[in-house]
Amino acid sequence: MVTLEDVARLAGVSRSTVSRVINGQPHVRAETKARVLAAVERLGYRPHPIARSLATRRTKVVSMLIPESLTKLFSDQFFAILLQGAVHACNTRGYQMVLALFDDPRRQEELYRQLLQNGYVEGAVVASAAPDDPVIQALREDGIPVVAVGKQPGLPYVDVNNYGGARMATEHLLSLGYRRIATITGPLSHLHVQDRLAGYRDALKAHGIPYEEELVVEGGFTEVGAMAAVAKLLPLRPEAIFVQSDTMAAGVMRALRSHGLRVPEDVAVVGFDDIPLASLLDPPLTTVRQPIRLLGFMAVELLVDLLDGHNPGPRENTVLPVELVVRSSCGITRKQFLEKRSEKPFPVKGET
Amino acid sequence: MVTLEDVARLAGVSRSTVSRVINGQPHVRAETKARVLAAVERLGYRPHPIARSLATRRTKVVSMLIPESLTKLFSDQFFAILLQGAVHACNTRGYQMVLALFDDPRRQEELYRQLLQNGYVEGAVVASAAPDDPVIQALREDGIPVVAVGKQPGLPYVDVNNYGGARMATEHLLSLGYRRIATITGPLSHLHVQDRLAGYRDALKAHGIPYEEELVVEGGFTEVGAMAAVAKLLPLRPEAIFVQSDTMAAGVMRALRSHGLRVPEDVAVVGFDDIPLASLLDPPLTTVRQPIRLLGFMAVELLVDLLDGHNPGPRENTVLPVELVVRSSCGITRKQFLEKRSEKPFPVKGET
DNA sequence: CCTAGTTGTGAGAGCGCTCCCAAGACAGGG
DNA sequence: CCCTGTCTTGGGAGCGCTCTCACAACTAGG
Repeated sequence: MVTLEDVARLAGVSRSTVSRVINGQPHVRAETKARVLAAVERLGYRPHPIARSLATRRTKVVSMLIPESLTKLFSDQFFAILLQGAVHACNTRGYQMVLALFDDPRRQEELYRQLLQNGYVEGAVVASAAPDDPVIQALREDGIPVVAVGKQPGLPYVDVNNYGGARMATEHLLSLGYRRIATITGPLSHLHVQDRLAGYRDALKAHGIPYEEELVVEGGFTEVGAMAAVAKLLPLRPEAIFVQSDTMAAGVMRALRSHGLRVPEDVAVVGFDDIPLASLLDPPLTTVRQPIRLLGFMAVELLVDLLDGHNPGPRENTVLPVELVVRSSCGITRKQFLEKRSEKPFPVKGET
Repeated sequence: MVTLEDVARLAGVSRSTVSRVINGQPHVRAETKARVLAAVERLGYRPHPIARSLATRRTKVVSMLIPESLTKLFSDQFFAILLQGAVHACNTRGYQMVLALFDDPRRQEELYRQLLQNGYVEGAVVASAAPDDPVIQALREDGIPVVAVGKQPGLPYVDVNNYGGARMATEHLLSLGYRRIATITGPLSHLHVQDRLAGYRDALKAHGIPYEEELVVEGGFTEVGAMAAVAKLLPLRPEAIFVQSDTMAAGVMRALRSHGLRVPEDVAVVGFDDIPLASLLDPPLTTVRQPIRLLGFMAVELLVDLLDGHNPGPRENTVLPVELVVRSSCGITRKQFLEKRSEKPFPVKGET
């Protein structure tokens, strides 16, 4: 291994001077700098990050935390895309991303300590978890630099307009003439689930349709959970279902099919997320598109800004816009939809 | 921050002794050990990994490398599940996993150096790449400890029985009476793609069916690529298609549908992978199940064994078995299949 | 021409840990 | 009783880097 010392010797200067050159600090004569750079080049010197970290107490390593409650959802394309965005941000900022899955509930505490207390990891992005998730609690208490994906009280976060998206989806169904609209939600402990539910409810209210509790069923964000939810819902004869994730929507469509019902002829379906799966379903799924990759990207950007000491002071939490993508699972073609919309544009309303 | 020094002072011993206790080394009197442990407990001491790394030249950090050519496939559930297995292995072995996506072809070299040369990363798992991928080349040259997922000449690897799986899938279609069987492959530069193609070809040969090159089309492992492949294939009137990945199979089914063809009545389809998506398709996809999670797990296990110096000597490359999962996209129910199989069991043949 | 300020460079003390080596204490064999 | 060996402990030199401080050299103002 070639060290600073070696470079210094070859260039005929001190270690300090080489260090200054490497780190782009001022107060080095141009000629000296050139000599050092030549030596660096010649020896193929690369700074040793560990040694540097020990001295500076910085590692340039952040982590993406997937709480235990989400770990079984990890094969949802949502996470892959989120991760892609997050890693991309790391790449552009010169950081490394360690992926932490709390896969074993019993070792949760241990893994947490190992990772975050005294670890390589300087800060973390935590994927949308319930506010009472043990990991969230620990993060809040420890005061470790962290950015949450999805609204999280007491933590800086990046979120999408869940309320607006859900409202848009529901309004769309309403505008198509559906009245008896059910919804399948994620776990209600998650704030974004509540926001989406509120959007659904307010859309109904705005159209003078009473909110019926039996039409709201929890699907746990899984395909299987959604199928069970459909079974509960079917006796109530819903005309349409707003489903809080595309993965669940896939389950819904499968369940409807197995009950001999057609989509959208018998029941219309709208999802949320717009993961690649959505357009692969039969029929292609109408859904609320959220900018998942951007979500991951911005979360890391925010975190890195925090760590690098840029943009100090109280920062605004970011809420990204969503967009309704009309396909055919709701009984209307995209073309028809666009024509209709040009008549009466739907305003995207923000929240928070 | 509480250091070894602090603990030593409180326990009334030297730094060395505390270090011995912490690392479970012998030659410490039981009574001394107890005193040290008490001090550790009292102060809440946790060793500083960076400092330790600097001294030992070990970091306990490995990386999962996704070559640039695969990065657009990253939202394929395959990778999420692979990653899950890999991280799980890291968790059990006390390692951290950094996720490296080479998302920018121009910065590939730079990211590689940053990560692997002089980085925190001790070794890497590289996801199934073509042998001539620049990352694979660099890895081979640098002699960095690495385990490949998928056969990789010159590198230790973990693979599945691609040949056997493809052969099984094709034989299954043959046994159902299909004669004109097309196949949609991944990029032929990948060895596992070639293995699967060989399995397909040999199955045909074993049944005395001539191999027709026009029936083999490359689909690039993407949904869109597969749809294009179907368009090419359709004029040739295939009765069945063996598709080299489930994601592509989803594209195939979508394309067939848009051409007004039914699955399996008009064209039978068999996939490969058995990702969760497979059972969500309509009709549910018959496919070759590979133990994806185990693949990721074993790759990390192997790598960590290498790093920790266990099991030295020339180690065998691992080839995991696959299994045919019969659903309904091939025109036969699982029940029918099982009945049929009990008459004439199909032998799973391995390779390599 | 003296002083104050600025620029350029080197010395050296860490950062927190490991690990080699020396040395003291004690045991057992001759 | 001495010598060799084993167990137990402490001292201290690193690991490769950063960063403060001191100091020399040079500039410019009065």
